[in-house]
Amino acid sequence: MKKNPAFPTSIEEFLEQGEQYYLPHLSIDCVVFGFHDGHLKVLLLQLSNTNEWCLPGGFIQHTEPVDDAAVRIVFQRTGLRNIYLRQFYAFGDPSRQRGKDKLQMPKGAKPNSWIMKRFITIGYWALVEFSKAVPIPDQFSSQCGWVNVTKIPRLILDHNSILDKALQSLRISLNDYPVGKDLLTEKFTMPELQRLYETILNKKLDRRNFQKQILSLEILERLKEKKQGGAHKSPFLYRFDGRKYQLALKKGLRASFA
Amino acid sequence: MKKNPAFPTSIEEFLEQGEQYYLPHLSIDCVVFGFHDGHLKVLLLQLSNTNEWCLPGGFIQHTEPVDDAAVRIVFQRTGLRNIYLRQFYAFGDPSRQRGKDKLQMPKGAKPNSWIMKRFITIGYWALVEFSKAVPIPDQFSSQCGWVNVTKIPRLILDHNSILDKALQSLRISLNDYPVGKDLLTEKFTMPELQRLYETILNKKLDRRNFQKQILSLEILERLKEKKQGGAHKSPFLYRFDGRKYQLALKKGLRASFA
DNA sequence: ACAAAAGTGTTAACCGTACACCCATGA
DNA sequence: TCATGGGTGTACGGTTAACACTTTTGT
Repeated sequence: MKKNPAFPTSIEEFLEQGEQYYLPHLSIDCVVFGFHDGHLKVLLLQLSNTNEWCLPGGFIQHTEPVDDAAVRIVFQRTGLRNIYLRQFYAFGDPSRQRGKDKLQMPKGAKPNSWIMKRFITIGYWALVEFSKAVPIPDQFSSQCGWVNVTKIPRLILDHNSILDKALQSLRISLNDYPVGKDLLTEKFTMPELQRLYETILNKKLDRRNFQKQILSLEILERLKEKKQGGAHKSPFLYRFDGRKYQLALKKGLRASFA
Repeated sequence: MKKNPAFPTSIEEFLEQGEQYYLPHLSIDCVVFGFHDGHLKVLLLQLSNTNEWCLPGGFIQHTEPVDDAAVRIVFQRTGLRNIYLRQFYAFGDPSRQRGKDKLQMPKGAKPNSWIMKRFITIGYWALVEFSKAVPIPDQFSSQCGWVNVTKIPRLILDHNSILDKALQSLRISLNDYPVGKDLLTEKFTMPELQRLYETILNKKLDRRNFQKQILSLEILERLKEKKQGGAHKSPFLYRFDGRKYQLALKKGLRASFA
């Protein structure tokens, strides 16, 4: 066995020697959600060799906790740390294999290379603040960017179903996790928060009832300032109250969006 | 590489050559729930060499869907097929490794044998009809039997937390899956069903409200017969109405137990 | 006859939903 | 001044939670 640095130093070494660094047959795929301009978006990569789209993903180092691997992967694609991540499902069909999807790795990954084998992938979704994220392609991709969840193209392998399942999981999570803190800027208006929930749930909500539901969680702080500049009446700005927020999370909150 | 039959033919071959048959670093652990005598129980194994307790588990064959592997594992430990199974979480801490828990495989598994490596395990819970299950130890265990969930001993590795998380997941699932069909005998009384829910939720429920909630799902059929023999007033027998049951599951039912 | 368990119905509290009015702002 | 969006409050209806009485059965 050859010398074993912490990370592969080239694509070639990665393809040839990946098993030295990573657990074989195992990957992580991340559905990174962002919210911008009234739309829910996810981070997608476009592969350099085939122009196909896929979810950002990666592998698990031999002594690395799986959760840490997910954190690392999101960091590598967005430059962001301290991200809210949730594991939602492990996908284990034997057809999850690059060869079966007519996918080839670039520049001659050997057909029996570790990366062409069957992979079981653990799905995580992540919430990031759109404006702070800097999408960075990985070594196999020509671009990394935000795509509106309503306009997802065909993705490789079973990545479309992974994305679907992530979205389902996110919807359910609205009831025990107030996603606004992670997806919006520090200060935001009630209509903005509502729009966020509406795009996640893909349905219209009543303005007044929404406000009551959210405020009843008692995790928001209304600021004196109002949002200036928009047409029409200026909405108040809100911010999550750090202390109350942590307390509520610890106690476990329960909303009922559906 | 040697000849590759479908399964290892001995414990020795299993320990030495397991990677020929199974995906390395990956396992499945199953929390098999049963209900008997008014108590919620889980299937546990006692290891022959150390007398420690653990959850029934197993490995994934190279071309086997993960879900199928879980089905196979439950079948091997209970003799039952067509079991309701749900994947609930993947546990991926690097300390999940037999060496780190002072665990040795019997009869000289080599320290660097595949089975001593780090494992990521995918957790499933299963619901089985207690009276039909025939607990069968695996090749490493001296016994396989039912243990009351309130009396779980210390288990190997992180199996205690796996069990906890399975129970949490089961509780949440009460709201979209009527577990009674799988856990009770074909005919059962309303008090029995209530007791089942109470032990899962670990709280008392109101008799009358419980009955209303359950009946409002419209998946039960009340039989003319009553349960004879008990002291006190004879309760009616119920049975799940196969057609209505399937329909309700397809439409997606929604209760609110908590 | 009595205790214990089971069947059934009623009421009050709460919550989700629907809805109306007023106000601020830029065009 | 008008259209649009935002802030606020109320009333209805359905669901959940609390609760009481009667019936059956074995002792």
